[in-house]
Order: sequence, then C-alpha cells, then structure tokens
Amino acid sequence: MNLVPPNGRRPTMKDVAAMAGVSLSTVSRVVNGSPPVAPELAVKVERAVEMLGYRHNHTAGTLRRANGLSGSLGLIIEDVSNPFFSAVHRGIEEVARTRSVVTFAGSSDEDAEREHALIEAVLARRVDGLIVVPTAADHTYLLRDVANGLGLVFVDRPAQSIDADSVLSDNRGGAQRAVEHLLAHGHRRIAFVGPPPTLYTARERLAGYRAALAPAGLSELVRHAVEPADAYGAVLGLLDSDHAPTALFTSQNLITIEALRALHGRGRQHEIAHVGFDDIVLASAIDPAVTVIAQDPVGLGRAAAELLFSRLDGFVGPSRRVELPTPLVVRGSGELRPPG
Amino acid sequence: MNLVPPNGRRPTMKDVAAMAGVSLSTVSRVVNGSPPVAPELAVKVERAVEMLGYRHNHTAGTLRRANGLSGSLGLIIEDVSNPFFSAVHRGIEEVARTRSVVTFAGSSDEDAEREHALIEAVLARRVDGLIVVPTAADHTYLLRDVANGLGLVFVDRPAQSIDADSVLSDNRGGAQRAVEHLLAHGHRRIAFVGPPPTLYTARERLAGYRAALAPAGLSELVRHAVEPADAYGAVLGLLDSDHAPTALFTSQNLITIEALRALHGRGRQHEIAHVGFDDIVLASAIDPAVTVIAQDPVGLGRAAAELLFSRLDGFVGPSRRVELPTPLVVRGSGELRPPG
DNA sequence: CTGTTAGCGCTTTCAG
DNA sequence: CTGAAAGCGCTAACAG
Repeated sequence: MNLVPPNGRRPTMKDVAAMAGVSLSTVSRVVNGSPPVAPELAVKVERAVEMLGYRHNHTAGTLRRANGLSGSLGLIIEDVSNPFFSAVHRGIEEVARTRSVVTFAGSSDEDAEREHALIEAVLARRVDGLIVVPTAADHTYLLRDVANGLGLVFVDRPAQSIDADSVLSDNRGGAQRAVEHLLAHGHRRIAFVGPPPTLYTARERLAGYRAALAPAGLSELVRHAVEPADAYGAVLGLLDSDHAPTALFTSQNLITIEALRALHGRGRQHEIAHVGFDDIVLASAIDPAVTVIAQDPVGLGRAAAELLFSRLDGFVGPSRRVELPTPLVVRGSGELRPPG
Repeated sequence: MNLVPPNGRRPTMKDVAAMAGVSLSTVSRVVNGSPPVAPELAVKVERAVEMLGYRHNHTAGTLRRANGLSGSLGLIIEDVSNPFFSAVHRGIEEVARTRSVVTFAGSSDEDAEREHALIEAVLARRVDGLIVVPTAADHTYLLRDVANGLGLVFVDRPAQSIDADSVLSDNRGGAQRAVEHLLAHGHRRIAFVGPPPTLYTARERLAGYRAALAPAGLSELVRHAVEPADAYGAVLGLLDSDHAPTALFTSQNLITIEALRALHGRGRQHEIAHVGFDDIVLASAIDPAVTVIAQDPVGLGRAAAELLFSRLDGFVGPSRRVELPTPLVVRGSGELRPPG
C-alpha cells in the first residue's frame, strides 16, 4: 500500500502517465475531472495515482491555467491571536471553504512596514485576493495589482488612500447608542475611556459618544489610554476625582476588561453604570453582568469574503461599503441608575 | 508613477528584461539579489521593475529552484478563532516570519474529513511543512510526503498512527498539580468536571486528577460535559447533591467559564475552592480571582515551528517529543479552605 | 560578469 | 475520445 518511491522525488503526472500507459493530457483530464475520458482509462490512471502516491501540484497548474487562479487568498490582520480578528478570519474561512480556497493569514502588529512585507510575500505566492485590516496610510501600490485582477477588500477600517471595497462595523452608531442608553437611565456625568483617536475605529466611537452628549447639552469627560493597561489607572482616577462620573463608557475590548478590574477592585461595580464596546467572554458570569455593544466579527469576515469573491467572479461595479449593525446587549451593568 | 500597463496582463521578467535591455537571467539575478551583477545593469533592471510594477512570481520559481521550497507552510488547528489555537498560530508565525515563510491556516472543526480535505488542499499548494492539531486517527497517508521532504509536526496532541515530531503540554502533570494543590489546602471531596476522555488532552487531565487522588486514598467524583455548556448544569448538580464537593477542578477553558457562571450564579464562589486548567481572560478581575494551571500556547507554536524548520534544515534524527510545563498560577479561588 | 538554453509540472490548443 | 506539442514564469547550468 504505502510504497515510498525509491528516489526522494515526488511523483509527477509524467510518472503517472507512464505507469498507466496513457498520455499526459489524459492524466490531466482524469485528475481534474474534466471529461470526456473513457472509464477504463480513468480507472488505470486512478490506480497509478494510488500506487505512486501522486499528489497534484496545483501551483504548477496555476502557471498554465486559463484563469490563472491559485485558489488562495491572503489575510492581513492586526494579530491572528486577537479574538476579534481571529473571528474575522473564521468568517472568511467559512465562505472560502465553499470554494476550496485556502487562506494565508498573518499579523501586521499595527506596523505599516510589517503589513507591507506580508502583502508582498503573499502576492509573490500569487494569491487571488487580499483581505486587509489596514494599518498603513498608503496602499496605492496595490492599484496595479487590482487592475491586473487582484481582489482587494478592507475590513474593520476603510483604506485611506485608495478606493476599494470595505466592510465595517457601525462604530459611531454603536457608541452613540451606548451613551444614549446611559442617558436614558438618568446619568448626566458619563465618562469615556478609550484609546486615543489615532485609529479609525477609536475616532468613530469617540464621535459617537460626543454625538450622544451634545443634544443633551452635557459636557464630555474623556480619558485616553495609550495602552489598554493604562485604562486601569484612568478609571481609578475618575472614581477618585471630585466630580466623579456616575457612568462609564469604555470603547474597546481590552479597555473594558481593565475598567472591570478597577471597578471590582474598588467594589464600585454596583454603583457605577458601565457599557463597553465589544462583547467579552465571561461578561455574563460576573456580577453585575456587563452590558455591551456587540460587534459581529465573524459576519465582518463573511461579508468581506463575499465581496472579494464577487469581484473574482467578474463583478466590475464601483467600490462597495458594507456596514454591519452593532446592537446593544443589555445585561445589567448598563442599567444601574445614578444615586439619588 | 502608477502607470497601469495597457493590457490586463501582469508584467513578467521577460517584460522587465526587454525594457531594461538585458537578458532574463540578469533580471533573475537582480530580483533574487544574487550577485555578481554590474551595478549599472542592476539599476536599469530596478528602474524597469519600478516602471512596470513587476511583481516576482515566487511560485513559478519554486518549480525550477534547486531546493524546491515554496516558503509556505500549512497549519491545521481545531478552530482558528479559538483563543488557545490562535495563540499557537501566533507562535508559529513568530518563527516563520524570521524566515520569510507564510502560513496557510485552517480549521478542522474536530472533523477528520475536513482535516483531510484541508491537508490535501495545502499540500496541492506545495507547502514545505505541515503543523497539525490532529483530529483524525489515521495519518499514514502523509508518510510518503514526509519521505519526499515534507516537514510534519503534531501539536497539542500526539498523532496516533504515525511516528512524527510533536509538541505537547504537560497535561497530566498539570492536572495532578492542581488537585494536589487542593488537597494541600485540606480538601477531601474534590470533583472533576471536564469533557469525556475521547480526546488525548482530556484523557491525560483525567489521569492526572486520579493520580493525585489515589495516594491520598480518596474516591473520585467525576462529571463529564459533552458540550461545554453542559458543565453549567453539572456544577449546579454537584452543589445540590447530598455529598457535595468542597472543591472543583475544571479541566478546560470553556468548562471553567461555565463553572464560574454556576458558582457565581449561586453565590458559592467564596465557599467552593476552584482550580481550572487553562488560563482565562478576566481570571484576575473576578472575585475571587481564579487559580489556574496555565498552558503556553504561543510557546507550543514556537516549539512546533522550530522542530519543523530543523527538519527542513536537514535534521534527520528520530522523531522528537517536546513537552511544555504547565505551571500553577495562584490567584485565590484555589486557596479557599473547606468549611470546618 | 552576462546571455543562451533547457526544463520544472502542469494545462491547453490542435490534430488525429 | 486521445495524444503530441507548445508554453505558463521562472532558475540553473553552461558557454562566452
């Protein structure tokens, strides 16, 4: 059964053809399941394939194939091990799988150079498309590739320099809804704790916070955390200040977690209302359960892949922008009322 | 700057050679940075590359290159969006990056057929190596590929059917240490809640639990949760039983989370001691903070990649098995003493 | 130091 | 329905 061929050479179609006593083209036809081919020949070929342990070299085929597709795509995210982005990956995989397309995945670590190196690396492996969570400000160098047929979709944040398909969450709307929810529960001093507005998503969420406060005529109370860990101190500082807030809006995953540590550390979790942006594991296990604005990262990935494949399928319209809703998930912490 | 070539054809080395007025081989030498090449010619080539927006086709080179390496590898894990496995992915990426190797990543979803399809897909794209969290019982079909130079490493669980390099956590030792820790704090009735022992890791952890109880002459109290969600009910059942345990060992990530929900839901988190296998986010935010046995998934990935590349670098010794330590992280929940 | 040539493994006309 | 032959984009001898 498992005869290892004498030499260390992988068997090729030529070897299969020789063993089966047919021509190269017949092997190709059988391997690619493209009739017409006589059943008896097909059987002979299949037997030879089995015997030799022949493995199709899809990349060699790509070189010659009419459409030139490699059946692969590149995914560049901030970090493959960040649960948010790995969920995006998962969504992409779900639709790529239906087309037998495999995915190169890599982390940019929010570093433009690294992003660029990764993109070049996967492009050199001739991926059919690219899905990118953009970090770099300039992506014009991809324009030529797109003109030459590369599929390109940006996800989570829009590209700044070029016009391309993109899939985003409703960041601003979600943040606004979170703050309006706190307002509706009687809060007048609502603090914002989040990363500085360098990234698109951070800017949008801050804008949402402001959009909610403005019509109420309330003044803002903003604390920026450069590193997520900074949020811990920021929240403690807010709790200790003269004019302490009665409610907290934390604009991101890791910052919400730090805020929880601070709140619980001080035993104030039942007094200070809190809504976080991004759902977190254990949000419903702790007391009070954490009210959040939920994103749908898997949906983000799915939508990005759909857009990408529609291009590869020949869609040539103008660039599209899909925005996914960010519903409020009520669990308890966001429904605490201010004292008095 | 960004002249898109008139036709939709990607420029090739031939185009570059023609524009630069040199031969194909000279272009190849410049592109691959393999001297000797006259500086003036190099400049001409580089200019032409720039003008045309030439992009190297690394896969075409693979076909002809002496070593035949594609500079890519395949990673098959249970789920790309599971934080544990995506951390493994991250570890692999860290070492692959130093060699400019990119990674195909896909999810087997604990399904042997899917695993097989994925492996075939990446093999057809001629990856240099494969890192697999095995689900299928049989991997003998990979033997021939390994004989033909494929690097192969199993991670998190050993392969059952073939002899290959593998990287594991010390599952049994970690579980044993967890239970011994609870014994040392005076507990005599310690329950085990975990998945049924179908998977290697589950079996090992259960064995560790038993290995700790046996010398103490204590009887076991085991509850299996087929789905993580089942652990919630299982823990409630234990709490309500006549001979309720005073301590809990939960043998996995998601099960620990469900147990926490149950414990906190009943307000028993300060009475029942609890140690979980696998670290979890927010473990230190809740009260009491959760004592765990920590794995090092990033280290698992790094080690797997090191083993893989050592093979590609020509190492030909017998198969190696690396086992990573699983330290106890003391935080509070595991140090509660039994009543009385 | 540079160019010519053969050919990697495959798909695709094009004849038979 | 099957085979022969050309050639995808590239690298590696080998001459010059």
